[in-house]
Amino acid sequence: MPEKKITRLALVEDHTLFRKGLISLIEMVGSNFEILFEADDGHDMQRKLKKNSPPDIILMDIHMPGMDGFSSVEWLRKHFPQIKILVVSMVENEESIVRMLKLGVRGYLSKDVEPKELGEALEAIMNKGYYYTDFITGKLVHSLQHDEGQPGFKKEDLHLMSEKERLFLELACTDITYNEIAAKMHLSPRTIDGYRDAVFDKLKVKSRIGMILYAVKYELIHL
Amino acid sequence: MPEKKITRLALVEDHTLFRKGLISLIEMVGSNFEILFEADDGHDMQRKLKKNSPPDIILMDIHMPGMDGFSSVEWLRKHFPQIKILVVSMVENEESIVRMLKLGVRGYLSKDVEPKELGEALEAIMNKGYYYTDFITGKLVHSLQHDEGQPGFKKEDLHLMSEKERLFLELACTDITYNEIAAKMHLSPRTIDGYRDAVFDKLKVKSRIGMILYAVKYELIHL
DNA sequence: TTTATACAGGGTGTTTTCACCCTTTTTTTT
DNA sequence: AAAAAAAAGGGTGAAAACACCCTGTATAAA
Repeated sequence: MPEKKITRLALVEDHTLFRKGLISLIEMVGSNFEILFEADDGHDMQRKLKKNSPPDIILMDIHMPGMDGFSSVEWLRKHFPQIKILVVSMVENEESIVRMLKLGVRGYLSKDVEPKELGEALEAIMNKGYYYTDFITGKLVHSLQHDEGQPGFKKEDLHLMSEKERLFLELACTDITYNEIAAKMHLSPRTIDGYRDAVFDKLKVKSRIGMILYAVKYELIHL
Repeated sequence: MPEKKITRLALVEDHTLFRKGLISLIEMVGSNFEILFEADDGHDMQRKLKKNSPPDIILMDIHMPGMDGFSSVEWLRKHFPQIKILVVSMVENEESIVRMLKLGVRGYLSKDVEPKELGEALEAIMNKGYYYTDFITGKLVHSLQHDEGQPGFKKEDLHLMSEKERLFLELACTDITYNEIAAKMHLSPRTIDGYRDAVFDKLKVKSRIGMILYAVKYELIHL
């Protein structure tokens, strides 16, 4: 095979140093890759997708200021379903992995893999269409086995929270009382009481402590 | 100047992909650098320092499993004071920066700087002995201005917490009541009450919420 | 046009948290 | 050996958190 088809890549990752490092590594592991563009977050990606022809693969981070990895993948699946997505993140909790897989990503790499594996993942995604390690498969199987009751909840629940509830949650993750939250939101303490009950219910927690721990764990709020 | 003196580097950073990317970037920005060794955390660094001649500069991450950046820098200042340390971390809170500066690091880079700045920082540290950006200086000045009372506290206070208090803190960062904590620790709720008051005092917080947020922020506990 | 759902508010009572007050015993320091 | 500090425990009362109950009004969907 004399001709070499070029795989066109894009990176969505907020940390410049890591992003540039990734690019440098990609250039090292193979010459058949071309970086179309880089983006800081989902919104930046949306802008840059318009100006360029779509890439074959997007390397996607999860935790980003602005539009995060989940929203970005969701948007991509809707508007550019042909783009294959490889998640590269240090987030390793089961919920995030499973959620990303459900959204249709083609692979999930931890930030502490060897550069070689990055190359292998990219090659596999171009040839086979996916790259799923045993680690990922294991998480998925475990999740299926422990899928108590209705499927598809956990962090998805966050999306069916209203703006007010989201704001309440943010303020609740602060060292102030509910009364002070009520004052800040220009609402009655009773209304806040209702928000609390609603969020408790949606997040399946039973105390403010539990709510905060949940929010921190799943990065619903940024400290 | 025909001869080029080689600056010998070492990296202490747990994420392989980021570490390798950094190395790749360093090789790009200048040819007068040599990577002596890489380490996953502080303990790994200690082992590898024995087997090698000491490097000129160590690039140090903060958040690492095992021995973290603070302990590593502390140890280095004691045993290898001639090694210059450049912190490369995404931790950007004032307390961490100031604490690192107090420990005597020569520079502090955020993970979202341009690769060029990494090269400039390394050059500056070799020539001038330090690389302090306006951002860092700003944080430092702000910290000095808001240094209420005695200097040298914040996370240091954690070290003067007893084992029992530490265990209490860990359990308090869980969705259980103080009474349940008392039961788990085989102590009276009153004793737990005392622990709470002591920890509140040491961490300078006034509620369980504040305590948890503090513990999460400064990674006193692991979720 | 019902039906539903999100939003805002109110009442009541229990449990938990928190801030003070205190004693006793053990360990550590001087 | 005396003094100080740490560890364990106790009591009270106020404030906050929590769990239920309830009434309206918009607005959106059937």
